[in-house]
Parts: sequence; structure tokens; C-alpha cells
Amino acid sequence: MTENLDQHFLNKVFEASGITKEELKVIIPKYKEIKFDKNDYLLKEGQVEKKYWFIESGFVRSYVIDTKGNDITFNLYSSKDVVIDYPSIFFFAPTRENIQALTDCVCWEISLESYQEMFSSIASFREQQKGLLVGSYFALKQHSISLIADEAKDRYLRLLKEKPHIIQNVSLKHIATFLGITDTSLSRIRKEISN
Amino acid sequence: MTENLDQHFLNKVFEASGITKEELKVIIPKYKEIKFDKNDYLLKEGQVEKKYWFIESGFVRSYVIDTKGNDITFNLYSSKDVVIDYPSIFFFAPTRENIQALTDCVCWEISLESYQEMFSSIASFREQQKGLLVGSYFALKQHSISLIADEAKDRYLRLLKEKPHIIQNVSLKHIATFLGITDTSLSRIRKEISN
DNA sequence: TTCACTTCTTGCCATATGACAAGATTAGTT
DNA sequence: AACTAATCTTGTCATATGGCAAGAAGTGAA
Repeated sequence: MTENLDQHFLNKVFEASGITKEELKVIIPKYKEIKFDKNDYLLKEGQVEKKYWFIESGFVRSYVIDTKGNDITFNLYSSKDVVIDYPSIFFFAPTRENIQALTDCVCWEISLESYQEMFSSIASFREQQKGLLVGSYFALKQHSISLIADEAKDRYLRLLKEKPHIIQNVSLKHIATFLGITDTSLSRIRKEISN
Repeated sequence: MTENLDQHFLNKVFEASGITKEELKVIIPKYKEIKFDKNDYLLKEGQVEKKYWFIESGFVRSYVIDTKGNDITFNLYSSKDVVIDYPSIFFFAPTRENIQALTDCVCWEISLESYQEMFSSIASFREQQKGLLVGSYFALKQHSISLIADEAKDRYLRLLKEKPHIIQNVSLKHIATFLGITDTSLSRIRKEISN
């Protein structure tokens, strides 16, 4: 089997995870490249997620509409991130989120069946996925704590430090709701920082 | 095997879950009763959780100390709740929380080994536990959204409606940090509501 | 280029919440 | 009962953030 050049991205993503080259030969063919156009939905509220994605390039957000009708960005994804709604994919629960491409995207998609098959048969894959889940859970928890304990400026500065590419490529209104503030406030915070 | 009267609580907890009586005869003996005194720690930051608990009676909170030294209550538990730090118990990651009894408590404890054994061998137990995990994940997500979208008064009113026993039994300073505000503000909100 | 549309910034004012400190109330202990 | 400590309330004032609207800047399409 000659290596598909297109799969270079996947090789890079997995190579740091302790998965052997032999295992990669099983894993990587399960993924197929898929492109989303700007504003396409990867998943809509109420659906059950039947696949999930690695983002090779582009930006994606998940959002909810709260009880007052506000659009709140819940997560922002970019290259090398995994887009997965765990309750949906693990427990077949209809998702409560909308997941939408903010830009044109190149993604690598895997079906739920392939995922589950590898999850149960390849220990190193399972460990890698567990790591992603823990990371996701921690991130959610940290974000929640940050909403309580930090002021908006600090949350923005942290995002700026940890994910500058997000700030450069995502509109401020989405970043603002993700940080728990309005775009007006975010604009003022940015002005203050630049001085 | 005659039924232990002490296990009446466990029978009630499991009976609504679709687990058969035969299975209960396997499951319930794995739990042992354990009492915590007020202020005892069930788990301290940095430990790896090796057991988890159902609360029969009493109140428990989990909290973190944030980067500024603030004590922030992350979750509040009461009768019939499960106290479990999923990243810790599933992935052997040291917990980032402290879990402490707020009152004297009667709990039912199960070891990690017994838990895992039943998780893999008893399908209905696994499903029940998955349900608890999904519930916990959703609750965290909803709480996070609420911190962004709702004002403090609404968050308090929701807690009051959904968990009045928590409000009656937990000190306001812990409820306040759980809701993302100070005890001073919470006191004012309560006054406003009572008028 | 021009036009429409979205995004971003800014001004003005309102308000929710925080910080701090002093009392009032309650609970726990001897 | 009496004492101490913890908890809760309240006052005063400061400030972070929101709401709204207008204008500026940027983007995309014909």
C-alpha cells in the first residue's frame, strides 16, 4: 500500500500519540476527506451524530440558542481539533448544539461504526481518544470556572495567548459570546489592551 | 440471601433503572455503607479517585481554588446523587477538585475494580451509568451556558426550583460561588425575591 | 466601481455585581 | 447559659458590562 499524499495531515495528527505505524495502516484508511463550505452545517440540533471529524484547515463553531433566543458560541475549532459531540456519539443522544463551518474547511471524517470498531480493537487508539475526551472535559470545566472567576479581559487575553489563530479568523461577535460578553464589550476590551 | 435492611436505599436508587432483581443481587453487595463526618474530604486535589459514592443522606460539595486563590464551589450534591470525578475514575487522571462533606453523610461506596467489573459485565448497569454520565455532562454544559446567558437572579431561581433542599441546607457563600456571584449579591437577590 | 451587507468601533447612559466594612443573626462548644 | 466563631444582611461606593444607536471600516457581489 503506497501512502496517499492527501493523508499526510492524518499521519501528523496521529504520529505523536504512540500509535504504531502498523496500526496507522488500519486506522488512516477509515478516514475520508470531506470539504465543507462556509456556513455549511456539520450537525444540527436534534440530530444524532453519526460521524466525527478532524479539521485539517478552516474554522468551525458550535453554538446553542438559549431560552431568550441568544446565539451563544459554545466552542471554537480549528486545525487539528476534533469536532465531536460526546453525548451524541457515545450515547446516541440527540445533540443540543449546532455545529457550523465558519470558513471553507477541509476535514477528515470517520463513521461512528469505524470509530467504535477501532475504539474496541486498538488499545492505543482508545487511549488517544480517551485523552481527547479528558482534554475536552477539562477544557469545559476550566472555561466554566473562568466564567465565574476571571473578568472578561483575562478570558480574552488567555484566548489570545492560547489560540491566537482563532482570534485572527473568527468574527468578534462569536468570540464575544464564547467569552460570555457582548461584542461591544469585547471591542472595548481590545481597545484598552492595544493602548 | 436475605435482603439487608440497610440496603433499602440502594434498592430504591436502582429500581427505576431497568436493572433486574437478579442483577441487583450481584450489584448491591459490591456497595458498602460508609459515613463521613462534616468537613471530611472524600477526595482531595491531586489524588486519583479509586472509588465513588451514592449519597444516601447529607450534603457534599466539590470545589476548586482558582488562580487568584478564590474558593469556587463547582458542584453540590445531595441524597441520591452520585459523587464521581469522571476523568479521575475513567482515566486515572489526578483530580483537580476537592470533594468535601458539608454535613455528616451516609454514603454507599463502590471500589473502582468492582465498578469496572460490573460496567463491562452487566449491560443494564453500564447503560444506567452512561445515563448518569450524560446527565452530568449536560448539567455542566447547561450551567456553563447559564453563566453566560442568564443573570444571577435567574440562576438562583432555577436552583431554588430544581434543588430547594440544596438551598435550605448549604451555606449561602457556597451557593453563591456555585452561581458565579458573591455571597453579598446573593443575599441581595434573596431579599429582592422575598419582596 | 458601485452598492448592499456585515462587522467593528464608539458614545451615552443604565444597571448588575463586586469590594469592603459594620452589624445582626445563627450555630457550635464548653 | 455564656462565649466564640461562622454566617447572613445591609450600607456605601466603585466598576465591569450591557443596551441601544450611529457611524466607520471592511467584505462580497454584480
